[in-house]
Amino acid sequence: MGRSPCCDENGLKKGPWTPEEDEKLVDHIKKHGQGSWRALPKLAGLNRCGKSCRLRWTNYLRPDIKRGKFSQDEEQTILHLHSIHGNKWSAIATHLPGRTDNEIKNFWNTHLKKKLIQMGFDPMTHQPITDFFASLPQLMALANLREPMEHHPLDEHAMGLQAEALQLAKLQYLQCLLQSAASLIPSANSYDQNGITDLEVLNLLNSIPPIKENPVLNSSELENQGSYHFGNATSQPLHHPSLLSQLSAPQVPFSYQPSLNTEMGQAPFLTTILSQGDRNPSDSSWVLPSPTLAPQAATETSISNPGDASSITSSYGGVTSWPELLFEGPIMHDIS
DNA sequence: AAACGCGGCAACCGCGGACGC
DNA sequence: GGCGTCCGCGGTTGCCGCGTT
Repeated sequence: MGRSPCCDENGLKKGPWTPEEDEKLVDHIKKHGQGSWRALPKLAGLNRCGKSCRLRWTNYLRPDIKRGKFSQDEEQTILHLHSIHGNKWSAIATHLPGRTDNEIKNFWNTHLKKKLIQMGFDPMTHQPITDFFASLPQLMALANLREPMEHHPLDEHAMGLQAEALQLAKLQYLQCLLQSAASLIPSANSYDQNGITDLEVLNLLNSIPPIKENPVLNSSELENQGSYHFGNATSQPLHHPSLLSQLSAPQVPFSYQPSLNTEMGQAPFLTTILSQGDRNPSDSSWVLPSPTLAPQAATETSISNPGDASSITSSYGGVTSWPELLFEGPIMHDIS
């Protein structure tokens, strides 16, 4: 169980690799192949530890590495596999030819994790963040400030903040409603199994006027109005004017297909996303689409060996055990 | 033009499993 | 079975470039 002391040895170079070092490493591996990383540096004439050589080769110099931005397909694949494997980057990387675990890990940490959080999903569980009610008192307290604190009249700034907070509270409530509805097996056209109807959601949506840029507000003022915690794992400060888009919307059109989390033993959850196409172009009111079972969503999934992604089998067209709603496109994106 | 902040990414660190003796 | 070594993985760090002030 002893640990390799390789990188602690004195005199070994650390830090960025030079082109000369890269060349030596590539030449050596071309001639002798991979393996025996501990012995490789001396044989290749490198003043590096074997571990550093291995990392450099596997993460950067390997000829089959695909560089450049991740495609939408790759993004979807990572999301899907992460919901199955969690942070098992090497396992995810095996499904993405040319991509290294390190690259995928970085992409996740810098892009996808944020995107999921913005959409209201917990990036670890891929479940909707549901502690909306924990933050509701703060939101409503701010939104319902009818009497000014310390008997000072509300100035323009405060009024703007109040209106903003009210809209935010409504939107979070809406999201909560939609997620609650999504946790039920849907009837054909309504969410009424939880006492929530299409009409209720629609009325709520239409009570929210389209937001224009409000010059009296800035992000620091909003952030200083108390901490809005949206989710239990990560708090997201609100940034006006992109506040609304941060609630649920990805920054780019984005369709997220949730999947079984076999390691957690959880059922798939439902995703409800509205698109700009769901707004009435004439008056910007929201037209709630009827829940539909998307072909991909009408999938019956079975797992013969929990924890093993390859044991997951799906079929289409039958009665699904886990019906899912799938609306495509961003919600309330670019409303200004 | 300089200073500053932030995001992205390459590289490092430390742990644990696999394997051989 | 115990110990040592090697390797691979995931988390973290720190540098660098770019945008903003």
